[in-house]
Amino acid sequence: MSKSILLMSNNNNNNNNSSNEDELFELRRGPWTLEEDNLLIHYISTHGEGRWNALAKCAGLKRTGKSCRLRWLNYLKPDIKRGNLTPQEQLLILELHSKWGNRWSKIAQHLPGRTDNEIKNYWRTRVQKQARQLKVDSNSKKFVEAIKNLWVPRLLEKMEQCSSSSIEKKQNLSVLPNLPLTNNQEPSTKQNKSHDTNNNNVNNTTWASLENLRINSSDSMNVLTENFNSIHQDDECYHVGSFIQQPEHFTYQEMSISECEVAEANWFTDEGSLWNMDEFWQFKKLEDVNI
DNA sequence: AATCGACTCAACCGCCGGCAG
DNA sequence: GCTGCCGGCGGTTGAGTCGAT
Repeated sequence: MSKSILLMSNNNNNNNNSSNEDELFELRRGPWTLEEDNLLIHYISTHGEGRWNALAKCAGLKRTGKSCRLRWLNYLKPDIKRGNLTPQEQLLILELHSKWGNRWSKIAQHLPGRTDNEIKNYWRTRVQKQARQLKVDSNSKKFVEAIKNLWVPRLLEKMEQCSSSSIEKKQNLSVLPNLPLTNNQEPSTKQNKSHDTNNNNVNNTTWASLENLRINSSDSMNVLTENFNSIHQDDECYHVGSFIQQPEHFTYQEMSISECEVAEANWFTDEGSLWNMDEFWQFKKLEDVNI
């Protein structure tokens, strides 16, 4: 099924009688075969990666260097992680994308084993799909805020569910978590955060105060779980809090998701939306009021 | 069983910056 | 400074898959 193309050498000398094999070279395109994969793996295992054009020739692959590089980095490299993105990884992608935009390779550096291609595909197929369904531009502020206030809490909750399966459900989960301070924050600001459930000034909301935190691949998950707010549950609702960074201090914002909403929404399954339309429009209304 | 549309993701393309000659 | 090559990046495509009808 894979196709190939014939490329003419740039040296198009009609008087040259040397064999056409020297003038024409076949360059394969399309899906890689097992044999090609083996060639590439074997060559890299003995010679290392890099110098991709030379590598392609020396390995006997009728592929461009670019193609070899892509195949190796996105598929064959031993530490590539397979399978669905975990809630933690999704959360990290949302967070990092809010900071860096479509800098996929940069984002991928913070997700060990995940490739920029995979993250890019995730964004296009999952995140942008949500925006399309909501008829909102995925780059719009509205959508970004919707992600922060609807999607992220759900991922957080999923993470909590996964990590605390052995913990009693009703346990209060770090209502006011330790918030690592950045260099330019006064210790007292940590205590200034008020538990203001009515503060919906999302314009000031940051991604759970992560903006000033250094994140590296080894501790980014911890940073997220430590700083991304809090989740606790009373009889009726899940309360999802987040810290709001204002010029001088942090305040604390909390929104509630009713248990039935959580139960009803299949927000973490691949087949469903991550939030339902009602929630989005409620959120949108709330936002409009506060603008 | 056949068809169709939606979705996924591997692979390609074009552009850009760095670097050597 | 100019040119060509190469590697890296982000955007896009399209074959394959899956579920609904």
